[in-house]
Amino acid sequence: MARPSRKDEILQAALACFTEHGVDVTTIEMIRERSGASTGSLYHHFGNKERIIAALYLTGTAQYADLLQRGFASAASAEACVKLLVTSYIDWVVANPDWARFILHSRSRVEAGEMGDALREANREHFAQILTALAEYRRQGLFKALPDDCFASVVSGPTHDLARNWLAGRTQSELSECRELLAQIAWDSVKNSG
Amino acid sequence: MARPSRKDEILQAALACFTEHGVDVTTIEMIRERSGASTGSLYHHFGNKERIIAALYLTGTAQYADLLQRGFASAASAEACVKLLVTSYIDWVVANPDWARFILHSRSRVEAGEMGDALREANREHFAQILTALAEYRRQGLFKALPDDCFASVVSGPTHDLARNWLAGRTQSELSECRELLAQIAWDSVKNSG
DNA sequence: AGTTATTCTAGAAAAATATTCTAGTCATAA
DNA sequence: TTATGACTAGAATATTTTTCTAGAATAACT
Repeated sequence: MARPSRKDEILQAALACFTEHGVDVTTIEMIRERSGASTGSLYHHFGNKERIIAALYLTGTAQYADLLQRGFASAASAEACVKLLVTSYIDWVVANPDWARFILHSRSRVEAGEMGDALREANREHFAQILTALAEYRRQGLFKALPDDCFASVVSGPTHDLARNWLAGRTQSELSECRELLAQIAWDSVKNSG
Repeated sequence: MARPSRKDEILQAALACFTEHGVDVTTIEMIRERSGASTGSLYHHFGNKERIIAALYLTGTAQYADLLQRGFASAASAEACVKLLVTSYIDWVVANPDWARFILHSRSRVEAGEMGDALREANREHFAQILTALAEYRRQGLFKALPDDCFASVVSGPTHDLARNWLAGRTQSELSECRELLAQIAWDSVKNSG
């Protein structure tokens, strides 16, 4: 394991600061001190605060997208695919709570900034891939007829919502203990039982 | 209709700026100019930027809580209550998209700030009231057995998720057209059909 | 009405924060 | 070895937030 580059040290320090104090409260000076870098180094690598945020965001989402991608490769039924959308999200959030918290809270900020288009494009693609993976099952009539948007929200909404609350320390339930339960509910909500 | 107070003018201007440019990009100077107030006036009323955000947030959520409260007063069955949680949320979001967008994106910020405790307390109470309203139905076994947290997320999660996407302009579906559909799915997901 | 207290407004001054700039250091390859 | 480009340092500058002092408007009281 090579010593992390200065660039990575800065990203790590930034994530730690964001987690500890919140994105808006964190100053460049705090990141600078924690990472041990100088102002010049920091701006050399990232240009401004917004781009540090964007870099972290895109790294995190790519990481999750990969995990999901790998899962899909071995999901062999409509039910397995739907449940995978729930379980892999929960697994990722539980394994990377800091990333997850940061990402959930920074999406709009990144979308509004200069990386907005890149992000939207990545999302669009990610979403399209999922729909493609499910397209054949849909054609076979295994799912209820729902608009794409609703389908996605019905499957993932409860999980996103609970994860958000769990990350904020607002829940009594342990997120990981709701894994199977939420997966089953997701499947029941969209499977065609007519 | 009395002329709005300076304080209200400032809040209005702030919300408009936040909607138009994003919370983080908006400067005090922008709010000052748009509201026509002076720096002194602004700080006299709110003390700092954080408290402007918190004031807007709390006003918005109180508004929605009221709407829901009034609805519950005339909801006469378990099904009506559950569906109400979906429909009144959608109604409010569609009627107040700027407030909704702002609130969805600022929760963590307010929670992290000095008004955090007040907000958590308000939320806790709001949540408790809903559970109380449903307690009798639960006792009668009309709902699936689920932890409180999961129940809330299963009912509201899809709606929150779709609303969030709709507000960000990411959906094809019109939120209002999914009203009945989502209400029905919410009910189906939690009703006890065993 | 006249006086006093309080709230509100103004805008300049100060403090905090973000960003730019100049001058380097360090590794690498011609 | 020296020329090049990536990287780092930290002072200087620009922007933004916040504080402060003083005066205007409003209300409460006599």
